[in-house]
This record gives sequence, structure tokens and C-alpha cells, in this order.
Amino acid sequence: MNYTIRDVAQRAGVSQSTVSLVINDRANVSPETRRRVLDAVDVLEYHPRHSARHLALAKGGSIGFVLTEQFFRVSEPFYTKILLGAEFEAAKQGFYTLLSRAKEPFEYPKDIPRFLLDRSVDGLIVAGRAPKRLLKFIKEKEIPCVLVDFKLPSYSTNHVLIDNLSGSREAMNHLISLGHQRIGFVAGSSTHPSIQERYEGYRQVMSENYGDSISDIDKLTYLDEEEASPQIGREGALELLMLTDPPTAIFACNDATAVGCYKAAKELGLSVPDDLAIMGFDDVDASTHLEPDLSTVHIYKAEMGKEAVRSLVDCLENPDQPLKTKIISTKLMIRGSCGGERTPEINYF
Amino acid sequence: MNYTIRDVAQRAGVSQSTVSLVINDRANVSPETRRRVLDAVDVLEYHPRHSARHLALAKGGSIGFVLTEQFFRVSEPFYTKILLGAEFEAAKQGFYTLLSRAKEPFEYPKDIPRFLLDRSVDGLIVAGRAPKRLLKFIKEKEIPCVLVDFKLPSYSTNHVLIDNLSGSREAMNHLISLGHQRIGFVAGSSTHPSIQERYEGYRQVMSENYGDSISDIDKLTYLDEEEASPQIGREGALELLMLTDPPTAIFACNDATAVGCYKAAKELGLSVPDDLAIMGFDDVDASTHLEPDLSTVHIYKAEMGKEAVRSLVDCLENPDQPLKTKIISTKLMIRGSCGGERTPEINYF
DNA sequence: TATATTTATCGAAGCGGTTCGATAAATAAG
DNA sequence: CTTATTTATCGAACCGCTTCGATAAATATA
Repeated sequence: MNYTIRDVAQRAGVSQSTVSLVINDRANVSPETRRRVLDAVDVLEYHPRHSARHLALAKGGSIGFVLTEQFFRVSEPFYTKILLGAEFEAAKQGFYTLLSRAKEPFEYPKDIPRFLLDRSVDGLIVAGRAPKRLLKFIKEKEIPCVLVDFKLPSYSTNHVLIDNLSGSREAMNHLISLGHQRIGFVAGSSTHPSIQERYEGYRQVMSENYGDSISDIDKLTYLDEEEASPQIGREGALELLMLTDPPTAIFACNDATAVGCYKAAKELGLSVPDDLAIMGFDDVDASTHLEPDLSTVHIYKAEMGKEAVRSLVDCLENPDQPLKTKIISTKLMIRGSCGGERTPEINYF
Repeated sequence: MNYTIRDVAQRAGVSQSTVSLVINDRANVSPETRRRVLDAVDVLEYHPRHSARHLALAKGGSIGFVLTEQFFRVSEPFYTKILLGAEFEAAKQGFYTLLSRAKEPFEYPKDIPRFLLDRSVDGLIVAGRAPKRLLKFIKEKEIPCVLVDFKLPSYSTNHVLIDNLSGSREAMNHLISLGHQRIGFVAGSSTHPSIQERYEGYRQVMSENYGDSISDIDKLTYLDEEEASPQIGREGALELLMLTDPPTAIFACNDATAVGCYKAAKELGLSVPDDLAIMGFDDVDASTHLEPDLSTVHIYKAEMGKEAVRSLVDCLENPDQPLKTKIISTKLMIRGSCGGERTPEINYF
């Protein structure tokens, strides 16, 4: 049951090197020999041991997926979809996916993912954010790497990013097309580049449409550095809605935050979408569970995971490749929380 | 930068076997030698190559986590929490976690997870359900294995299961203590053992309290074999609520199904919890996003993953161990969807 | 003090692959 | 019909680690 390449060689009446040539599909082996070897492989149900191959080749066909500890909980549904998309593509390309959490706070060198130290992975996907010291380590060791949904000012590597700006602008334009003028913006995680881009989209569209006729856009904005969450959303929405001239629509930086806006509206006796329109971002499962269901900006999460793997595999197969940044577009999903004609649901996972 | 055990040996002025003894913390090496070796390890930042060790030891310190393709999407938040809990514990115990999807339908032998074939993993955690043929393969190859949240009638192995019966009974007793008599039960995935146990709890409590004074419990029950989902929940709830003598409370087989019950109530103009009490099961994130928030039965998902890893590691370290089944208790979370005094939130992840 | 044990260290084989010459056979070129 | 090339196959070394048996040194026993 635990046959090795030598067993196969013996059964096929050839040397192990020949077997190796056959199973790796190399040139210069006669059809006849190839058949005999393949037969033996079949009969013995032979599969090359991964670790042996790994050792001989000095690379093992595994990629690491690093997620900040924090995201293992809070934003979980978002990044796990990216993980699942990545696993899917990795498997397709013959790679294993190894999972790891990045501790926060991060202690160097204790918290370096073990698979980086013992060279279990050929490359790395890092999603959401990561400790600076870890990124530095990755760069020092020249480990092929793709950052997903974040970037650092002076850190050059491969990226897969969301087209937050366009998505944000589209969402805003939709709100504006519905006649909203006073549109609020509520955000947590305000230092995260994705959130900042969404905010930028908000500001652009606001000033394009209203210039400074809306007295002070800043007053309509609630930014918090804390992790975006329903709690933050609720606080932010409450603050904006208590203004003497409150917004008629709130654009939340993500769906989790939007959930909190619903709660705030409910507390103040406002009906969604009649008294208050709410727009989210991310399109996580929960958004269709809300009542009314949430209009939001869909992110192709699994697709992002897939593209990350592709970038990484590219790097591995062709090391002197230029760095790449892929920007994945979004899609506005109009549902019940701000009126307008509904977007048909897409059935991406 | 890519130092090997030989480099360490050389620098410490000893043989590689001695280095091996030191880094594996074996007996009979003098303190002085140990120190010298450890110093060299430190200076060179040496880390033993995983694959080399794997090859030499014929085991590699990795466990596989298998999830049905289906669960990668639908019930995702549930099983991914189990996965994350497992990864956490595995890392703690020095194991890697390799992820794999089980195809549905499953074609043998094509769809066997590759890490089983090339012996990349020492053991396996299978969550939710799995193709029979895959389980048979696992048994044939005598791969150490733990099934999480499901079992098969005549398949003996290790398990980590939910105490669905107690959880269900507790939830039901709570509804009854609130004065409900006509309590409906709505379920998808009705063939899944967990769902069946929840149903059993429902029936037990119903007949204990009302015997046959409730004309026909079956009429209050909606069972569907389709994957439990909001759609199923909505359909089921609508059907029950249209009865001439409709239930005043609905116990949904899980939170996803409960979401659909909210929708049904809304469609029929019923207010939750005044006109209709709703009780869920699972306690996924979404349940607190609902309005009112869902009373449900909390499952310690991460804990389940952790216990699964522990069982598995036990098996690996002590192969002639008896099989184990661990039953993890649940906790009733009373929130807004059926009245009663709220349970304080727990902050488990 | 001679002998038996224990302790510390080492060399070499082996885990299961890949790959680099070497060799022999088959084909092409002169 | 040689000689040069190409094609098919093989043997052996190597990847980096663990471990077993051997050896030498240190300690205990008689």
C-alpha cells in the first residue's frame, strides 16, 4: 500500500530515474516504456510522496495564506471568502494552501509563521493587513508575496486590490440620482487604504455635485479608527442623525458598519429607506438578511483570492517577472435600503 | 541564509547527529555541547526544513481539514469558525493545517484530496458531512480521522458532536415557559444527524408537555431535505403560519432558516416577537444583526475545532487508543425574538 | 587496578524523490 | 561503411534530516 518509486521501477522493469522521467512527463522516453511504467503506477496506486519531492526540488507546491488574528473574527465572512477562493484556485493549480494567523501585536521573531521559517511554503498571500515587521521579514527573505486588499506606502510587491474608488463613486452617484443631497459617511477602520479610497470617492462625488453648497462635508462624516463594526456604525449614524440638519442618506464604509446604521435608525424611529437611505460596501451574506435588504457594493471576494493565487504562481514560475497590481472591479447591488430599481442577484460565491 | 544542519554542526564543531539530538531535545548530550549547538543555531538562524524532517520521520506534523464544497458557501460562517478554531489549536500543537474541499458529487478516485494521496497530512478532520466513498477510502488507508458535527450509522471513528438534543430541549422549554403551546418546527437539511436530533428534542418536549392535546404535532412541522437556508425557512414558516390554527412560536433548525422565518413574518404582517416568537440554532454572527436580534442556541464552534484537533493529535501520538466521541454542550442565548430575560453576550470567537 | 557500565559523540545509512553525467543502442551524416 | 548525433535508459549522487550501531571517554563496580 505504501509503494515507492523503486517499487514501480521494479514492477515496470526499469530504473527509478526512468519512472521519474515518466511521471514528470519529460521527453525522451519510448512510448512502450512509458506505458509499462504508467501501468505499474496504476496497479500499485503509486503517488509520489510530497515531502520527498519537496526535499529534492527545494520547493514544495504550497502557498501560505496569512490573515491577521483580528480578521479571524470580526470581518471574518469577508476574508474567509477570499481564502476559499484562493484555496480553490490553488488546488486547481496543484498547490496546497497553508493557513496562518498573524498575531497582533506582533513580536519578532517569535510570531513569524512557522511555515516561513521551515520553508514549507513557496510563496505567500497576505490578506487585509499585516504587521510591518512581518512584511519586512518577507522582503528580507525574498519570499514571493501578494498582498490582498491592502498596501503600504513604500512597500513594493504584488497586489490584488479592490476598485474602491469607482465602487464608491458609483454608489454615491446612485444615491444622488435618487435625489439625496445631504449624504453622510460613516466609517470605522478609517486608516485602512480601502476605507480611505471609499471615503475619497464619497468626497469627490459630493463636491462634484454640490461644491460648497453643502456647507460642510466634514460635518456629515464620521470617521473612527476602530475596526469597522456594527457598534461603530451605530455610533456614527446616531451622531450624524442628531445634527440639526441631518443626512437623508448614509453611506457606510462597509456592511458591518451599515448594520449599525440600521440599528441607529430604528432607535430614532426612522424608517429605512423612507426616512433614511443606507448604502453599504462589501456585500457580505448578512446584507440580504437585513430588513429591508441592504443596497451595497459587491466585491468579488473569491475572485480576488483566485487572482492572488495566479499572481503568486506567476511569480514562482517566472521569478524575474515585474511586480503586478491587479484591481478588481465592484458591482453596485441595489436592494431595498435606498430605493431605486433592484439589481438582479448574482450567484457568485 | 539557507543554512542546514551541517552548517550548524560545523560552526559548533560537532557532528550533525549531535545537532539533531540537541534540537530534538534528546538525552545524553553534555550541557557544554548543547550550549555550543544552540549558539550556532541562534547565530545562523537555523530552522530545520520541514520536508526533510517529514521525509526522515515518515510523518510531517500536518493535519488536513476537509469541508464539503457546499459548505464553502451556504453554511460557511458556521464551519469556517470550526476551521479557524482547529487551525488555532493545531498551530499551538505545532501542526500545520491543510485545507481541502470535498467535491459533490464525488468521483472516486479522481476527487480524493491530493494531500491524502501524497501523504502530506498525518490525519484528517472532516466537518459537516462527506462523501461515503471518501470515508471508505479513509478507513481503508487507516488514516487517523475525526468527524465533526456528523456521523454515519455504521462508521466507527472519532467524533466531535454538538449536544443538539439538550440544546433543542432547552430552547423548547424556554418557549414553553413563555406560555407558547403551538410551537412550529421548520427545518432544511432534514437528513443531517444534527438536524434530526434537534427535531427529536422538539418532539420530546412537545409531547412531554402536551401529550396529544396538541392535535397533531406533525402539522406543526415543516421538514425539507434541501440545504437549510433562508429560502427554506421562509417557505416553511409561510406554510405553518397559513394553518387555520397557526403556531405562536417557530423553532428553526438553524439561524439561516430562522432568517427566512423573519421574512415570512414580515410578509404576513406579523410582528416578532409579539405575534410570533422565533428561535434559532447555531448563533452565527448574522443572528445579532436581525431586528429584533435572534434568540438562538449558541454552539461553541471554535471549541469544536479545537477538540477535534486534540482528538486527532491524541490518535497520532498514541495509535492504539480507543475511539473517542466528544459531545460539546450548547448555550441558550435569549435575545429579542421571543421575549424573556436576555442572556448576557459571550465573547467567544 | 582491572573490568563492567554508563555517557557523550560520531559516521553512515536511509527516508523517497530528482537530476546529472555515462553508456549503449538507434539513427543520420559523410 | 565509418563516424557523428540523437535517443533511451541507467547508476549514483544529492536534497536535509533522523537514527542506529560503533567507539571512545568517563564513571562505577568488584
